Amino acid sequence: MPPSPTSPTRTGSPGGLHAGVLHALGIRVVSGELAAGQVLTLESICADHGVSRAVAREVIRVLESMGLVASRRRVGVTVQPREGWHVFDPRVIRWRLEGPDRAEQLLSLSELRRGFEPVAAALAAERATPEQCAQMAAAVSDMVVHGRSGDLEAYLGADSRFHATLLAASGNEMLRALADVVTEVLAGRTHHGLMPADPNPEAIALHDEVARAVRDQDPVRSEAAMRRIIEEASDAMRAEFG
Amino acid sequence: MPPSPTSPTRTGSPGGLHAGVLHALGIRVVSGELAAGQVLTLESICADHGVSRAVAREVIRVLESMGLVASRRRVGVTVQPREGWHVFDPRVIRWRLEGPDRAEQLLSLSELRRGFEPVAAALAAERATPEQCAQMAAAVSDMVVHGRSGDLEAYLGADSRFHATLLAASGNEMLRALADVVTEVLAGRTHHGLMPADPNPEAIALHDEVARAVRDQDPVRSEAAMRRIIEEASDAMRAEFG
DNA sequence: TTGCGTCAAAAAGTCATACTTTTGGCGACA
DNA sequence: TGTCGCCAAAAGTATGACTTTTTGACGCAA
Repeated sequence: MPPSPTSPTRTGSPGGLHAGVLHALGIRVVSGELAAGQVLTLESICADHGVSRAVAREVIRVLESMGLVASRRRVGVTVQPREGWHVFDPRVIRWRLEGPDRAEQLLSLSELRRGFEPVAAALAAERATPEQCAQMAAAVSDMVVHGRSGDLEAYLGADSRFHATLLAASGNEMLRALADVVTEVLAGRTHHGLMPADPNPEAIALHDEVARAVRDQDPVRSEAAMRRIIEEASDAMRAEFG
Repeated sequence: MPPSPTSPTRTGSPGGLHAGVLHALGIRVVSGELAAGQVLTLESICADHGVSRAVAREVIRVLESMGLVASRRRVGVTVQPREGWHVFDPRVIRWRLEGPDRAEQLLSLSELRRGFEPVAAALAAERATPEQCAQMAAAVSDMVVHGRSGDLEAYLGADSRFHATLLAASGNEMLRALADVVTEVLAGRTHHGLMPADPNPEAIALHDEVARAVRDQDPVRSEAAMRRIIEEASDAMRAEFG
């Protein structure tokens, strides 16, 4: 055991010391608690978290690779302004969703979604495998069932599964990688009471339309239907936050 | 000086040992030279690159944070399959563009672009500042001039500036972060001889249309014009690679 | 007073080493 | 043949010594 851990940042963190310190510092940066321009030293990080310099260095290197901080000799570790952040890094996204700009982050993601989901729908219509078509049909079916029973969590699960499958079916690995993002947006919406207790039947019908258009290999129809899904969701979110 | 550097991976790398080893290993993973499932040990990395264990560990931690490798006790460092890669990480994108899936990466990025650039154009029409409008107009002007003179590099610069400004004008930080990606796609197209020696006047006219629509705060028009820009570029690229 | 050169200290970068912890594999025993 | 336990391999962590870069301060000169 380290001499005297002072047990400062024992955030549980069952992933080793590294993961714990990384999370703690990452949160502090993206939340703005550590403002841009502020400088830390490795020594202070060691002291604050009760870890050795080696661990602190590894953490800083990872944070640096996300654009959150920059390390310079004789100066220390400087917190970077937002413009330098790698805003597509899954961890940065998650940390921001945990922090105070949760709303802003969700808005950004929604706008983004408006761009890539229709494209994914069009591509999926050209490339989806029969299995993927079946999965999407099943997801729509689940949406209908859970929408009727009023089980919002289950509905959310089915919705997420639908979009994740569609993105994977696009055959574009970058689009597929955005599945987590969409899941977050959907979850954020549900857990903020934006979902009517009785999910909009029209939304479900549109999902069904997308699934059928993909099955029929009709890119134009699937893209149009997806666009309408997004518009509807976007309007709801803007009404809440914007 | 280290005892006997064996001068193995002296790739120049004027950013410290860390940067050099990171680049070398990153390239080897994304290029497929190190196949998924293959395991390395820290010791072997130290030996291969003539660095200490501390440096090797920091590199692995960063690679791990990109999803390229995973480190487990008693096993070593395992190269991860593509599905786990953080494909939006700027370095991963750059490394892939340097490697053998350059073509595939460019195709992925083009498809993505078809999604987000029209959205950015629409948002920009609602949010662009007068300065940004002016910058876009200037970029279009440069495109005309350099297109006429046949200076492809300068044309490329102006084109990139146009799109970067537009993305920034969208007011969405995630869209803005995609500017580098667009620049890469444009550069890839130019440096692969896809550009006609005399740039398509119609393309320039469309850029002008976007700039004017943004200035007039007309989202529908700017989005439509941008969509046509992408379609044209996309067709050219598909003809070359697809 | 200003401007430039030098110097010392601060902090990261690097290395070496010792120790701890986890875990996969192998061998012994039932 | 199957299971249990031990061992060793490899990462995780800690510590300390040394190197290198950079900056801020001091002093000297114009």
